[in-house]
Amino acid sequence: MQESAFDARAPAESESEQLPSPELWESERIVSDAIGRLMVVWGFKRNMGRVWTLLYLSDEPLRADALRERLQLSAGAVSMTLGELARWGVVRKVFRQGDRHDYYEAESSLWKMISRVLRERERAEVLLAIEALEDGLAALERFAEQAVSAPARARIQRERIEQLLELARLGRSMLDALIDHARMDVSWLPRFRLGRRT
Amino acid sequence: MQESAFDARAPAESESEQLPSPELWESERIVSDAIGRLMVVWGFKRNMGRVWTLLYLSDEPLRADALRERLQLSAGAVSMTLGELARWGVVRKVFRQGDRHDYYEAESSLWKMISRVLRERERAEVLLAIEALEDGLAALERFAEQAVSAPARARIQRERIEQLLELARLGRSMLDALIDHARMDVSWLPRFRLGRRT
DNA sequence: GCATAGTTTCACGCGTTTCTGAAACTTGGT
DNA sequence: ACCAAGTTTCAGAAACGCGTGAAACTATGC
Repeated sequence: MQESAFDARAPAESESEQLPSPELWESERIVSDAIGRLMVVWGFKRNMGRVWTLLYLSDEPLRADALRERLQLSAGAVSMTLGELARWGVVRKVFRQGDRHDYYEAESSLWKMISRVLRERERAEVLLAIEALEDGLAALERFAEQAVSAPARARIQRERIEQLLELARLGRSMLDALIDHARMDVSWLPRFRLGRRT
Repeated sequence: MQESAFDARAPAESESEQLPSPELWESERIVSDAIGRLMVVWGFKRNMGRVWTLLYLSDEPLRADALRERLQLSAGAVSMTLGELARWGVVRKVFRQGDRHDYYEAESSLWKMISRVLRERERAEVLLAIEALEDGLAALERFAEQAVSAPARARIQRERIEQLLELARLGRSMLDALIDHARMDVSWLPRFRLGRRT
């Protein structure tokens, strides 16, 4: 379990004094770092979380430039990060007439974001796993029925792969349910629960 | 040492020929690779997934040795991996009388495993995030009320941080519900659903 | 058409993470 | 007590992912 990922940045700074630009509010620093951390746990890059957060917390679209200085990143990093965020549909480029800068704003519907990620990434993973498990099961049948090498082993193995399949399929259902509800309805929040056996 | 006997042939294809030990069934290879992949997505190491899977698919406890040769790993890697898996409580060392080897077996209740990971890792992350968000909110109040620098920015920011907090708290509830149900009841599987607004 | 400002792309380097190989350690047998 | 077989630990090597900096590209204004 790679615990790492931490790096809980203490307010105390060594001489490398990365003073985070006067325009970055304390609250923004705290929140963007927290979300950055969380993003890492979720398999994204830290800077994606930090950039998105600043945009989300801003009352107006920001220029790449502003992000660069507030987060102390290189222009390249900002550009690539924005690109990735845009590909995930969680950040949008907006134009302003009479201004040749590119501005960016965050998708402000959290549920839209989440359902998108679940749909495009988590779901794909689960589908892949299901497929692989089915393949494994097929390979087992093929192998077991001709060479009766180890019946107990084959039997247990079939059982267990089927368990895994069941779990994976449940995962798929859960994701589908979440995606579905997230899309149409944001107010089910406090009503979350699981079916209880009757 | 004791591999021979089996793979008498082996026309030797590419020299990088990672032949995966005759004792590793095709089905085992497929499934353990798939689970290994999934584990990576979940933030664990690939080999943890592969090792756990072999144990889970086995009808009897295995020795570190057997894992080493089936997965083509060094003894050190196997040992460390088993250690980590044991710390997560998903693999157990078992002893057999009159046999001085260490044997290992997988926790066979998938839900026990999952609820444990959710409880110890995911939940901790969410709690941390909630805490950070609350700190951010506090920092914002502190800052905003004395220096009335940018009222709109402060207002929006407060709103958005509160949104994030709401989401994080929902996440916590969902995790708690999952953990709770997973612990006491394995048969709610097909009954999963979300509350629908009435 | 050229100069200027802003943005994107990309090869490289750096810091991490993961694995290996070998040495140290344990345990049971003789 | 010593040996043999197995296991764990650890320093270093390889692999990997990420961000930088500079060059290429684009668009605007003169």
